[in-house]
Amino acid sequence: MKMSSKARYGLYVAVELAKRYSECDVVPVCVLAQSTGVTEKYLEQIIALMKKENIVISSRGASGGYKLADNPQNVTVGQVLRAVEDNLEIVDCLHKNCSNKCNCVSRNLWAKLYENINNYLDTISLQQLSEDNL
Amino acid sequence: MKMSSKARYGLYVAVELAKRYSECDVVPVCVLAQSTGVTEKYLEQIIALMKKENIVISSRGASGGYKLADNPQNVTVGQVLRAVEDNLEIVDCLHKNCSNKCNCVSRNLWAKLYENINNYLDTISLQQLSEDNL
DNA sequence: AATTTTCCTAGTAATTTAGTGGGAATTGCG
DNA sequence: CGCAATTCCCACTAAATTACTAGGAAAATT
Repeated sequence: MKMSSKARYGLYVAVELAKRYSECDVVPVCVLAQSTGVTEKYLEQIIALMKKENIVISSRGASGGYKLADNPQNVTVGQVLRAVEDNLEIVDCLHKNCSNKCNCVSRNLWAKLYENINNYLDTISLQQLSEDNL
Repeated sequence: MKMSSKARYGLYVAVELAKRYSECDVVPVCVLAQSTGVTEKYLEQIIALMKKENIVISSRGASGGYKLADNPQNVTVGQVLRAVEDNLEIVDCLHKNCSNKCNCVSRNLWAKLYENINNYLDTISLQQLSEDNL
């Protein structure tokens, strides 16, 4: 049960954007690539996932780039991870159709665990994380 | 971040063994295979992982089989999952050497998340789970 | 017009997971 | 004793997933 690289990198980027939120201008992906050590192309894809969930906004063209859509205090780690980790969900049967959905004792466990994880992740804002204040 | 099939099957088996704990005799893998729907060969491997962690005991030879090493009340779901899910650990850098171990803001987060997950899983005994009493 | 950037989509290499298979060692039972 | 049932051990493979790489169109600034 590993976090994907998308999750790790995504969080990295989110923290970076959180730190730069007070700056007015958007941050181009090449800068983010440099500070995170991930290739631009891969980061583009990861950031696209965050954009789809309205966590970041973008502006195109020369001197374009990305920016958090909201104050770092208002964005949770959970939001970021759910956006980039396609399936943060612990087991398939939680969202897909599971053959023995009803009589599987484990199902309940996985559901609660999932809830537990998300509850925790949603208590932490990017602000807190970037200040290493957990 | 998915649970592996080993985790799912392992928990299945553990619950099955929990239900049969009051029976005096050990349960052969062929029976477990039937009630879980997993092949004997694969289950053998999974159960071996639990045995290594002293969660189950075995007796070999004809009319041999497996049995929980302790009362289902005393075995937690966390113990089982940590045994079969080779790496329940959320990210590699928690147990392997991580190049930037010290200045990675995320590391702390992963560690706490991991702690959180385990704390939760350790509150649930096989007894509870088998009675669907979460 | 040239340059810089996001955006979109397809492909591929590497890694991991999930499972198969063979057979040796052990033990109970007739 | 000999046979059958079982755990135990190890090697291999197929399938799926992940982690990228790559090319280029679209948009906006300068």
